[in-house]
Amino acid sequence: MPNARVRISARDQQVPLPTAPEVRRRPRQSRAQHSEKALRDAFVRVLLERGYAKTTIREVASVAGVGVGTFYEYFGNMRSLAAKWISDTVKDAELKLRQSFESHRGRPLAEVVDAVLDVQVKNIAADTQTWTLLFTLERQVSAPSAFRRHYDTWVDAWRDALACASDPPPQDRLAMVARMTHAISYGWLSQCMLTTDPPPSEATLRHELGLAVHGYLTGVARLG
Amino acid sequence: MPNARVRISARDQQVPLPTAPEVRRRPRQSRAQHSEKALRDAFVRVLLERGYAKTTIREVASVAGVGVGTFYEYFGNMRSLAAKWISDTVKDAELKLRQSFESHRGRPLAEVVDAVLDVQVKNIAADTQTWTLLFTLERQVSAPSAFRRHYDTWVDAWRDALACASDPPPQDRLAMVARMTHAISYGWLSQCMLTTDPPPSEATLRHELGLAVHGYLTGVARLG
Amino acid sequence: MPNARVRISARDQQVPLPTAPEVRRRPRQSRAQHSEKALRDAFVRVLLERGYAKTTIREVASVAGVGVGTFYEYFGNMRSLAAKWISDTVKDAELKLRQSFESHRGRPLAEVVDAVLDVQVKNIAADTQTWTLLFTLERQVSAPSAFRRHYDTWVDAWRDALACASDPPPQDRLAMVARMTHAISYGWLSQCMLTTDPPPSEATLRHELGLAVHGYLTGVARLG
Amino acid sequence: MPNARVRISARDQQVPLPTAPEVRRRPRQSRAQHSEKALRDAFVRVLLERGYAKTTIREVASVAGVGVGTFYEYFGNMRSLAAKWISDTVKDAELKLRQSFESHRGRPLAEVVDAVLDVQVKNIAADTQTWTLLFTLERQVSAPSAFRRHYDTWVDAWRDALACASDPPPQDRLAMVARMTHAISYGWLSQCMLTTDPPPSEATLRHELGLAVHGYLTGVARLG
DNA sequence: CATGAATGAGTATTCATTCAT
DNA sequence: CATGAATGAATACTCATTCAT
Repeated sequence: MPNARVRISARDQQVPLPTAPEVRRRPRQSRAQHSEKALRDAFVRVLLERGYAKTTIREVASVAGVGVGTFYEYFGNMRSLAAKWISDTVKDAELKLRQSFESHRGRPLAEVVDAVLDVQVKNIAADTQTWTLLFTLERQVSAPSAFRRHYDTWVDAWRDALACASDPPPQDRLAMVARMTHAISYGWLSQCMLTTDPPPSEATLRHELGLAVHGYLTGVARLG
Repeated sequence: MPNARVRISARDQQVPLPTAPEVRRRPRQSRAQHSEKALRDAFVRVLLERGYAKTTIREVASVAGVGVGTFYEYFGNMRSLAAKWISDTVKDAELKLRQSFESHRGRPLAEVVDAVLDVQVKNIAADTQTWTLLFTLERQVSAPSAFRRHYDTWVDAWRDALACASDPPPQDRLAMVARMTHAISYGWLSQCMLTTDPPPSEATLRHELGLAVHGYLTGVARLG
Repeated sequence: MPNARVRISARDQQVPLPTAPEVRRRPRQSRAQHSEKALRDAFVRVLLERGYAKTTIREVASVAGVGVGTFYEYFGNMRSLAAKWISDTVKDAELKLRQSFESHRGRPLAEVVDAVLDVQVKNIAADTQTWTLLFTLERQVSAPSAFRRHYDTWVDAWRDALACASDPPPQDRLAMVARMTHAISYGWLSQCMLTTDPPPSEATLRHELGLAVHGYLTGVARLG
Repeated sequence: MPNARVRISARDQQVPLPTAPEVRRRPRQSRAQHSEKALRDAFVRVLLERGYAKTTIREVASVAGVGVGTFYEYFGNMRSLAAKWISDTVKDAELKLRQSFESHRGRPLAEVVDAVLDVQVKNIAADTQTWTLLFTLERQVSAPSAFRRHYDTWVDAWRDALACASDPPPQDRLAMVARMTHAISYGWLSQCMLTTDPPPSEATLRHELGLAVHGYLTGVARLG
């Protein structure tokens, strides 16, 4: 069925282009940033509706209300845009994670972990759609190396969190323990997003995750 | 050389057909099965080299040593082939998982769990590439519903495993506990495949996973 | 009309951009119109050489001197282009037919009919190749309903012609008489185009057609 | 270029005329004839449902209940089958036409003509679907020369009919008059089949056609 | 800086035709 | 003789990318 393209094309429905004379030739900076933001938002919207495989530059530009040429001004191709979006979102999340344990430095491990888990669960539960999208996209567009880099960033954050407790895991086990801790929380949250609809309540997610992470750390403490 | 079609061989290396004199109808069947199998194998090989997005029917057929028309004879399109491959592989793994705890029916939970984990780790560790591929593919080609269906199949297997122990988790917690148990083992193994190169040794994978799952189950037993 | 890409009209109706519209729009438009016209002409040329069944989009685009993508920009597929060409040509012919009897309103039937036949024969005789092509194409590409629509348009024109005479056929016979009148002229002209090479002279075509149509109308007048 | 297959594609070549059908390669007769008949019937059935453009050998064979290979045993390609069907049907009709005026030899022109028109209208009205199909097919598959040949056959038959009357048209006008006579009857009947649904009653078809043909012949007699 | 018409390489898909059984 | 699995040439169609305006 050729040409059956629905073509969302919010372009026509969207805010009229700056036809007013006074706004005409003043793209100083605000216009440029506006286009970039518009493209980014359009990307997420189209991604949600079509999935990455069917997301075309034409449609993203159209939904953003700019020409395809403008897309190329800001992003050389779809992967760049996708990578940028992922990177920004992940960086933001990692920052929150790091902030979460700063104020618990030197406190017992259990307390530090709870602080981190609280933030993690809240952050994802606050916008499950976006995170589902991100988890999926990551594997599709990221080169394996890029995925690994992001993953390691998260593992590092966990390691720093665990290390700042008054009773951290043994130094020689730290890297592996941090990796498993992240594997559990990331695995649990992402898989719940992808396989349950609606997802468990934030409380359930948090409770079960607490049991798993604390249980694991207890095991490590007792059995190495 | 433009049209230097590789076409090596699959055809030339073809094993002489075992034409048992008494079976008249066989030749066609075995030829058919040969093409189908060749396509399947070629698919996995190309997938490994190019990734799903760059896997073309032309190349799969070429590597399989058959014409493109033959591809369409057996699979209407790439998604069908991918879906079939995933489905078959997953079914096989689930079968192994189920067999693993049959012989431990009525034994303590820890023993049952260890049996399952042994098989799981061994199965995946035996062919990490294939499983990495499969994990990635699943999200790209499966409709979300199909992914969920497969996932639930695994969760169900875990539930049956946990339930057959002499000291199973409380009945009302069983579903959630099975889900988390699977999340931990699946998350740990798949993420290790995707983010570490080379992956941890089978022993390390197994040890750490044991700590996590047993730790979680202990937590469930003590705190609900 | 399947796959009629709406974009064409959308483009033409588009609101002028904020910058000096009269200078901005022109070049693009004329380029656009040039491509569309070139494709149309190329289509007819290829049709003449190859016949519809062997007319490929690639060749039409190539003959037009544009890329295949450009073809799809203006016509979603070959049928659209064919339908558009037929429709335009037929509309033009019908217009000529209608104009031909306007100036004979209220005159005797024979005079009105002669005026119409003069125009019909001249129009077709002026470009026999094109009309041969069109008659053939119509059956191949038009859905039966579209063919019928065009046909009825012509019958309607004839009915209006007959009705404007001072001595028209009886009202209750008008529709049928118009249909036969058209059947005779269309049948005669199209069949002569298709089965004689070279076709009869314009004078012969006209004379014989006059005998047939007038003879029929006389019969109607005398015998009903 | 290795794969430069010539692909002369019999389909593209002229339609080979049916050659001496009585001696096929000695097929037990009954079985062979059965397959051939089945294919022919299947062809018409599929043609009716799909139209010629979408009629595939696979489907015709499948509907006929034979293998595709068998199709090639009897007809080398679709055009041959189509040509054979057309040719046979037309020959049969022409035979009926010729028989119709044999018994009116030496009678007045009007009587001879009525006899011919009676048979023509009855023959077509008896199976409108088939004739609609045939009219359409003829232009699509026949090379122009083949169409002309069939057409001339009909014109010849009309000429013989007109000539056997006691008051035939003048000798030097005979060819042209026969041509127009056929153009009127063929045009009227075929166009009614194609553009009206349901078609006019047999009586109406016959009455109107009589007016037209007799009117024309009267005109010829009076005005040349 | 922004635009979008034009481009054509690349892909999926169809289907007439062959030939081993 | 009949069969239908295998074939691959041929074609429609998509969409990232460029560049004249």
